[in-house]
Order: sequence, then structure tokens, then C-alpha cells
Amino acid sequence: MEPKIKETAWNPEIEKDILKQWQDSHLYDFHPEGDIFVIDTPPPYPSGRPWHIGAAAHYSQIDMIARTARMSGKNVLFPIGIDRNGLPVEMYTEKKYNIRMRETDRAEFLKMCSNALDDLEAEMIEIMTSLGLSGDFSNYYRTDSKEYRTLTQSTFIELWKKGAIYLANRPTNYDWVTGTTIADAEITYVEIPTKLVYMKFKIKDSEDIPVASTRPELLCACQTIIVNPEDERYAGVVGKKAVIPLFNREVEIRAHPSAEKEFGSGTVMVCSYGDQKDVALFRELKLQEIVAIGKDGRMTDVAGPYTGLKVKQAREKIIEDLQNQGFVEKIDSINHRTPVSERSKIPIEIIPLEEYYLRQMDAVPKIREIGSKITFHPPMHKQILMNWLDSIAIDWPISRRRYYGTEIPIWYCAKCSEPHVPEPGKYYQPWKDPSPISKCTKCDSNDFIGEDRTFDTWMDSSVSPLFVSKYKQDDEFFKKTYPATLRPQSKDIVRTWLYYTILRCEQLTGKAPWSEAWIMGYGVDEHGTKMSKSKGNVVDPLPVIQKFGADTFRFWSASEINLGYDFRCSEQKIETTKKFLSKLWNISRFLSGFPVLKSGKPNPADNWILSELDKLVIECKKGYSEYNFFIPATAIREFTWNLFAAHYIEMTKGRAYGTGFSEEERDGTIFTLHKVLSTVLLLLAPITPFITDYLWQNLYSDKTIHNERFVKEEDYEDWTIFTKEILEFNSNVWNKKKEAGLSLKDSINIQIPTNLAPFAKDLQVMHNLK
RNA sequence: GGAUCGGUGGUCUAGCUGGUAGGAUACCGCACUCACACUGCGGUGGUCAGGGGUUCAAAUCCCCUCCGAUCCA
Repeated sequence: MEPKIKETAWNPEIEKDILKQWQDSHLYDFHPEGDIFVIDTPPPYPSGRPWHIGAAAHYSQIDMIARTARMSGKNVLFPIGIDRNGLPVEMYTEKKYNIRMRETDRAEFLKMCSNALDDLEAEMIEIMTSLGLSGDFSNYYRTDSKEYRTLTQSTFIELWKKGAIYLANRPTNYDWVTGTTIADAEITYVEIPTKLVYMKFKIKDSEDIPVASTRPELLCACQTIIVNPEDERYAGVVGKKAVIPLFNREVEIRAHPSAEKEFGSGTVMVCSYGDQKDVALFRELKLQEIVAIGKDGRMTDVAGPYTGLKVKQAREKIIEDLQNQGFVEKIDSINHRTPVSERSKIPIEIIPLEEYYLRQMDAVPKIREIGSKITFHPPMHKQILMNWLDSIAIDWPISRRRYYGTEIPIWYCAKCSEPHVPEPGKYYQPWKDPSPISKCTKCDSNDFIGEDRTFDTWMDSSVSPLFVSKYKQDDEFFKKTYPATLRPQSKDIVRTWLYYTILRCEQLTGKAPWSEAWIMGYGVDEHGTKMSKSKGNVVDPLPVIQKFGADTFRFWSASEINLGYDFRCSEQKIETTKKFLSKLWNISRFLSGFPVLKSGKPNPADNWILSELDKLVIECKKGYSEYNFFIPATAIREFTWNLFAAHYIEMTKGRAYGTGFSEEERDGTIFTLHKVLSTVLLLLAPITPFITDYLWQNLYSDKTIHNERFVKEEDYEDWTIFTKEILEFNSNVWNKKKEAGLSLKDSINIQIPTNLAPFAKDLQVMHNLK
């Protein structure tokens, strides 16, 4: 019999034609009716080349979720967005054009950022398309678009009017060279040779204690000394007052576990602010802050004789003075892990600045309640959210001294400084737009100054479920699509994106933004370490996909990634995954030589494989219901390769060809062969949409597989009790032949076990038994 | 300092409501050319991180220690 499929291997080039077929037929268009399933897709950030291979795997899996929902009969809204706000693109642009943001015209700088993003975005879209994502590419959105930024600003104005926003002075990371607050993400750590100075602090009625510090210039801002509670050396001085050298001010000595016994002297002076640890301790111990460093990077007047000196100069001078007055015990030279600004390369300072805050402290109990009702896949990652809720200590600072972000829509009265927000529903750029407010509500002045700061990008990202559901734009659509069904994302941004989204959506709508959250680990290199450009272990997904095809990449992703755990990315593993697609292809090629029969009377071997197939269907359904594609991928591969092809097809080949069997016996098998393959194709369709659609349309239908529904289990009589014995018998025969130096085709005399009597005829033909 | 996850043949991974440690890859050997060399069969290789406990029985449950990854401070 001539196989209908001619080629002997799956050719990934075919994917392009299939993709075109899908696009032309608008196969994945969303219809807002019936049973609706909304995915709150993460908009990826195009911060540079190449895109992370782990991200490509991530989006492949999100697509599997969409396809799973579609095959379960849902109408799926699978939006595609690109996140374009924030600092990384500013840094990318500065580097690319060798310019500095603050020395460039703002409008011009924004244009350059936007152009840079366009290029990076194009490649991202290309990867997403070629992966076969069934998302809505024709309406893809950008978080820096007028529409999106209008939403961010409108929701801010809404919350402003509810009194959820306030201005406060708090310690923030500050880069005094470029004059801006910076986020933790913009800080890098470098080892810098530093002097660790052991200073003598006097104590009343006790011996002096040594205090080691790398920041002696902050002595004037010291508010307490801490020692480890288990440190016997200092047990006697806890609770006593120590005198700060040079400044003669008294501070209390306290016990605190964050003091390391092994580091330096075992005592730590806590100053406002040497590092993030100091900030936490000031907050925890409710200490009064003393601002020692100004925005110009110089010591303030609390530094007494050191006022006006730059931090580095002040440090040198103070060490000299301490030595001259006998306060120095010794000085060690150490390499200190110092936080520096990624931009200016100088150590950052932590200084209090006035920024806008969004109230979140009072919302925590409500968020905890909402969070507990959201179904997490896998359930263990709900803990990340709950732990975070327990540790929230301050409100959310939302203003940033940056350019490429959504502008904070506030105008200040030039006379009395009273802040005014405009009406929601429009996009405002206060740094260049004329004031939409005509008269100050406080002093009647008509002169205004626009705010020049932008929002933290999470202010934009946290309203994504509202944007995709057309909040305040299309009420009818909103009612049908909000709350969304599921939020897919990676686990490292649970504390940010997931948390902020619940917070903001609850504040605005009073509801949870989705009922399910699907949390993925992330891609690490083949040795298990994080990929980063500096380490040079980044794998570019584009050539890998071009070389092996999207389906190979997708099947690798499904079979390699256990939901919620980190996964390793190795090109070699992706390559070997291709073998399975070849196996599937060749099984289909073999079956394509037989007519497709709609029914047949199954023989014992057919009953056996059909009941194994039923087991597989149940297993896959379990995996799909949890959106854990690792389960169906590995189960299908195991079944197809090691049961169906290796044993069942070999057992029934003779019968399928019909030599020495009745027509009824033959047709029962041909029916079963197609029944099994068509079921496997349906089960695989969400994972490998290209090859399954191609084979489906060549063998079973003139329509796409992607309009089909999942098969249901059929409750066959259970023949799986024979599985173990069949496998053992076959293996036994193959081994005996090998021992005897016979070819697999040669005849051999082996007794078929009585248990396997129902399969005797098939086994006899298969092994050419005497 | 806190949290989460992990430590199983050279490498990677499944098993973890306790009952002979499974698979992939690599390596070695053999075979066939039948839908498939992108094949089939077989083999070498493991004190399941270490220690203690519970049990007739522990990779699996409990405790401690060590190591790694990530996040938060």
C-alpha cells in the first residue's frame, strides 16, 4: 500500500504555510459571546537583543493555555501587548546614541527611545508569530500608547479623588551625579576596596567598645548601635548608652539579629542612611532620621565641621580627625560590595526625598482575602504572595524622576503650589502641555506649573486586565470580559506585577482581576545558572526556532518545564526533542497507507491499546486542567513511542496488511490504528499546533484540527492488566533471538504464556513463532 | 537576617499520600533496512547530599547539618 504521506521527515518549513492558512482564515479571532476565557497576557519588555529563550518558552506555554481553553469549548481572548515604559530603554538609548538623558531635549529623547523600541519590538513580534501564538496580533497594544497612558492617568486621577494618593518624604535610592531617584533595578553591585575603620565608643560605667564601619562620615547621623543577641562579648552593654566620638552625642546599644558576630567588630552603627539595612532598621526601631547628605552629594549642616564636603572628602577628613584624637583602634582594608548606579557608576546614596505614594497598607487584609480565593497553578506559589503581604511595611512610592514613562498628570499653582489634577479620559503631558486648569481652587491664581515626573512602570502594568477588557471605553465588552479568567506570569514578579494588579484593580473595581493565576519558573542555562549578558550564557531563541521549528521548540518547552519550577535551556536537548516529532510523522506516514475506517470490531490487541489510550486521555486531561503541559507531553511521548509504536504497531502490522486474517479482523485493527493516532493528534494539538494540524488535514479532515474539541474518555473494558506481560514477552523474544544470533525476522520456538492466549495469533505473526 | 525551591548514574530529570530506583542524553556493543539511522535491541554506570529518628520496610515521613538557585531585607 502506497502511503499518502510521501516525505520521510517533518519539515519545519511547512510551518510557514500553516501559519498563513491560520492568518487568512482568522481562525483565532475572539467572539465576545458564550463561555468566555480571558488571558491577562504579560506584555514583554523589549529592553535589548536577544530576547530571552526562557521568555519564548514562557509565551509558547501561554499559547498552550489559550489552545487548551479553545479545545474545551471556550471563546478565548488572548491579547498581545508590548511593555514599553521605563528605565531600561532610556539606558539602551543613551548607550546606543552615546547621549545623556538630562542633557538632551526631552521631546527629542522620547522620540529616540520610541524608535529604539520599535526595532526591538519588531523582532519580538516576529518570534511570537513564528512560535504559532494564537493571540490577537492585529490589535496588539503598547503600554506607551496614548490609549494605554490615558488609562494609567485616568485611574490615577480616580484614586487621587478617592484620597488614595499622598506626598511624603522618605529615603530613596539617589544618584547625585545624574540627580535622580533610581529604582533598585538600576543598581549594580561592585567590589570596591574600602577602609573598615574600628572606632572606640565610650560607655558610661563600662569599658569602651569597638565599632567597625565603612562609613565613618555618617557618625553625625548615627542613632543606635546594634549587637547580635547571642554575642556574649557585648551582652553586658545592651541597653547602655554609647558616646559618639567627635560629636559627643549619646545613643542606645541594642540587641538585634541582623548584626553579624563574625563581621568586623560584631557591632554595627545604624545611621541614616548607610545602606538599605539602615533604612529597614530605622523603620523597624522607629528611629528619628538625621539627614547627613544632600541632593548635591555634599554633607549637610548636621555634619558640623564637615558641612559642605563631598562624601568621599568628608570620610578622609573624619578618619584623620578620629586618628588624631585617639578614637581609632585599627583600620582594615576590605573589598566591600557597594551599590553603584548603573548609569553613572558612582556609589548611590540613600536620602529622603519627597515622592508621591499610593496607599496600600490599609488594603492588605482585603488583598489577602482576595488572594486566598484565587486558584494558583501550582498551588505552592500562592505562598510567595502571602509572604509578601505579611512583609509590606510602607505605602507604594509611585513617582519617578525619569522621562520615558507615563507622566504624572498634576499641575501646581505657581503662586501657592496647590496641586491640581485634570479630568480623566485624556492623555496629559504636563511638562509640555498648557495647563487644562484655569483657576487655582485655593488662591484663584491662573498661573500653573506642570509636574515633570513620571510614574513607576508598575502603575501602568498593574492595570493590564482593565486595558484588555476596555474599562471605561466599552461597558458592554467590559461586563463580558472582566474579571479576566487567568493571569500567566513568572514567579519572580509575584511581589510586583501580580500584587500591584490585585491592589489596583481592587481599588478601582472592588473585584479580583482574575480567578486563576498561573506561575512559571524561569529559564536558566544548561548548568542551572541565571542567564545574563555579562556572563555570556544567553541563548538567542530566534536561530533555534528557525533551525528546529516552532513545534520542536514548543514540545521541548512542554516536556522540559515542570510548572512552577525553573528550567534549563540547552540547545542539544531541543535538538533531540525533534526525534519525537519525526517518530510521530513516521507513524502517521505508515498509517496513511491504510483507509480511515469510522468503525470496526476490535480484536483483543485493539482492546488492549484502546484501554491504554483511555488511560492516556484521562492523564492528559488532568494535566490540561492544571495547565501543566509537562504531564500530557511526557505521557503522550511515552505512550506513542514506547507502547503504540514499539508494541502495538509491531504486533498488528501483519493483521493490518491482512495476510492470513479475516477482513473483519483486519478492519478492526485499521479502525483502531486510526482511532489511536487521531486521538493522539487531538491530545497534542495545544502543544504542537503545526504538525498536528498538517497531519489532521492530510489524514482525517479537510478542516483544521484547531476547531475540534478534546476527546473524552470512553470507559473501555480495562485491558491494561496485560500491558506488563506483553512488554515482558516481546522483550524476552527479542533478547532470545539476539542471544541466538537470529534476525528479528527469523523464526524461533518460544511458548506464548497462557495469560497472553488472547493475543496468540498476533504475537505468533509478529515474532514468526513456530 | 528572612522566605521559597532544589540536591537521584558523567550530564539532565521522573518517582516523594512509604513496599524490587524509572526515563532522557552521552558512552559501548549488536541488529535490521519492514513507516522511521530523526531506527530497533541490549549493556556499562547510582552508599537517591550527609547525619539522626519513626517503621517489618524510607529516595519518599520527621528533625538537624551542609551545598546550590532565586527573591526579599
